Amino acid sequence: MLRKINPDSFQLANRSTSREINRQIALTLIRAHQPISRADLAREMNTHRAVVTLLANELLTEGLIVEGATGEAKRGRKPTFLYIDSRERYVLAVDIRATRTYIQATDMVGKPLDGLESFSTPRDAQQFIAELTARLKGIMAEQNATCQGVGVVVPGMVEAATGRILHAPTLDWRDIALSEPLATALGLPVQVENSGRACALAQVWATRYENNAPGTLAFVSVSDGVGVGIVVNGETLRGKHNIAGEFGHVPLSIDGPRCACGARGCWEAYISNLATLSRYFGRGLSEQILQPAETATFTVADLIALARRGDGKAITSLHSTGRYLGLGLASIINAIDPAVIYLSGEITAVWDLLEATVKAAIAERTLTKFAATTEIKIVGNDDYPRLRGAAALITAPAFAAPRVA
Amino acid sequence: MLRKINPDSFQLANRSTSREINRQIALTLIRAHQPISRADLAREMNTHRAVVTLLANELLTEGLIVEGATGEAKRGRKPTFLYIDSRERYVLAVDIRATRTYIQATDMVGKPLDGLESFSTPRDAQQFIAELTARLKGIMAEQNATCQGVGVVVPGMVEAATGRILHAPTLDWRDIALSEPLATALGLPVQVENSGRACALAQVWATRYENNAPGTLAFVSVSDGVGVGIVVNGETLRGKHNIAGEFGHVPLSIDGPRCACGARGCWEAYISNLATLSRYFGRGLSEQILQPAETATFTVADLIALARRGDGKAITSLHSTGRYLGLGLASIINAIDPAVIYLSGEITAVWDLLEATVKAAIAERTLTKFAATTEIKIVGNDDYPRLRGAAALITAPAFAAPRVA
DNA sequence: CTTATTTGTTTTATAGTATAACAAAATCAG
DNA sequence: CTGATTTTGTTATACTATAAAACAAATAAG
Repeated sequence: MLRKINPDSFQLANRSTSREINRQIALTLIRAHQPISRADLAREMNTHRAVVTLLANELLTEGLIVEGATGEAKRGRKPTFLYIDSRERYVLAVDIRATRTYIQATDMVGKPLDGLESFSTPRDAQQFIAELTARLKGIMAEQNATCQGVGVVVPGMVEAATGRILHAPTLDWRDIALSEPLATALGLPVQVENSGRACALAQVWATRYENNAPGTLAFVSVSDGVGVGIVVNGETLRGKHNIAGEFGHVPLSIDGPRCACGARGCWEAYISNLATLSRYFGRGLSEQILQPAETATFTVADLIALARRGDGKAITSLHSTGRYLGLGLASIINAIDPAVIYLSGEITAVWDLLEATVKAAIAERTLTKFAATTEIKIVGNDDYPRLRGAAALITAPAFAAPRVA
Repeated sequence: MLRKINPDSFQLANRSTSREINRQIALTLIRAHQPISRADLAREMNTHRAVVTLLANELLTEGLIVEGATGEAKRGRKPTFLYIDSRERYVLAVDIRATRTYIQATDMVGKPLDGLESFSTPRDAQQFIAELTARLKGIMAEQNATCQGVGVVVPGMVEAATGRILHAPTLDWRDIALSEPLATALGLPVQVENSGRACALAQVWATRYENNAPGTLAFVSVSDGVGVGIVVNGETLRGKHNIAGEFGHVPLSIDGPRCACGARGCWEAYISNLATLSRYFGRGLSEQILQPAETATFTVADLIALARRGDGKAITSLHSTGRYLGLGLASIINAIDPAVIYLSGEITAVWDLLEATVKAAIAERTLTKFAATTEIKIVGNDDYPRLRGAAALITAPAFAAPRVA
């Protein structure tokens, strides 16, 4: 509402602008409601069937949608259903994580094809690019359809325009050109994005209609680090310097424990898996962080198993994390006030135990009782939000609203 | 870029949508560049003069713009300038503050008319509404033009849809119906908004072209409290529960000094005028906040005067505030990453002394060196950002982008 | 077999942009 | 002072879109 037109950068309407707008709306509705007939689509769009016929025919000749089975009707002519065309085109989604890298082929609405492929992430960036390229080529050889592009998701900061990795702390990569070498090696468009933003993207572009996300949301992923993606009015928040949404480094206490980023008392330093484990091992928050060796043998999953078996110390350390989690979520609510916060990470496996603690902490720091009721939805790891986000990087542009005014 | 169309709420293009879009773009450009000729406008819009003639004639008959003086040209026919029509219509801007309430009439681009009127804000809300109504009626009687509406700015939370004040802490008002009684008493449209958001609004809708604001910005106002307004893509961020942008209550330390909101260690509790004065009076951060009696006799302006005369204790307490100011600004940068942060409040009078401290603190907590260079612009109190924001509440809709797709 | 009903297409009217041609007004050159 | 030139602003025509109604096709009920 009430958006100012930027006088330095605007988009004039020409005589095909109306068509572009309505075409994208039609596509979006087909995507959301498929299978859907022209007549139903017209009702959904509050317009005449005649308009829909023209739009549908255009989309059909462009190959973006296909006609399928005929539906049932109590009386009269039976409708022919329209679908998003998912044959003969697919997308490659890549999720780079500190330990392993995952690859999956998906169709144009983000539905996974075949199985998930993964390999141990080489520390050396050039070696990594070589292996990734080889594996992607392998998958492309198996598929008998044309690949529309590769979406890559990275645990770090990414320069949107160039597709360069500016800094990925857990991999110790700095200023790595990723998009360009992949694109030239594969001859495909490649999009690179931060994993927090990609997860948020996965939620906005979620296909299932009942799961339809609101325009403004936050996605919080808690694991080795804390990744946050923000979506405002259906658009991911990127910011001037590609760092928007880094709530993981907003402090809980400026004198708190040292964080991997160099600052003190970041939210991440309180709720990352390492922080939770540190607490279990009895280390004070201000002390040195856990040794890597210890995490290799004992993980949050193990801690959760102990808590389930009634281990008091495990329960206490998880509740502690739950409280800090809530206090940080309150900051997101106060700052962005999203309609929904999606939460993922190993620790969500004990959400049944932590929910009350988290919500109490949120209530402690939010300004109104309404704000404290902000909906929190758990996203399981088996939903592969990062891979779905990676796929959306390639599939979404075809469905996105045209730039106008 | 890449905005998802909301399948539950979209706006189809009809056969006058293109015209609406281009009309608003033309209006925006006339507003930004006035006086401007049709030919120049066509060049600015990258279109033909013929199109501009039709658009301009429509805007002329609607009375939104007027033709004025003829300009100069080296050769050929002299251009006739177009202007936003500021005659015979004006807007009333109201700025409610804890101590006084300010009223100003402005033209349709936010330029102040006549002088500023003010009165001591009555504590009783009904008494306040009565006095405000009377004074607005008085101003309307003096003006020989038609008032387009009343924009009101409040130091507190406001429910956008109804124009109710949910909670204004400094006035101790809760759930006050403001928009509705004013509208019925005056027979005018009334818009009510939070003052932080209004200040942000004032910056986006600033008229002066050279001062043209970017699409994504933050406005931070430091005085009794800390008000923050966020604008994303030319649109103010409101959030699901009308609280978006409350960075004043994002913590610096969850164990820090108690804040007026009830929580501990909010940014506001470190940098509000009261906090700065508390530090000067030697009170620890964790102690009880300053007595109102003390602030009545000694203000931040007095503290600044002392600092200017070399008072070490005054300088130290200001620098302390500067450091905390910077640490909080870093949170805004990490969360939103705006192109510019506008900063206002009494303390900006010593920006020359504090800038280095503030920027060092920002650098301490931002993730990249680019982020640390986020531009900070000081907005003086004599720019009346709140009143300009209040006026924009009424004037902006006529210039805003049409809702589409 | 006819009628009613629903889907999908075609036709005509209307509203906009795109482009070129044109009219008006001012300068400049002789 | 008169005609060429240049620039502004208007008008006319072509094209492309939505709007709405009429029409064709397919199917079920009676």
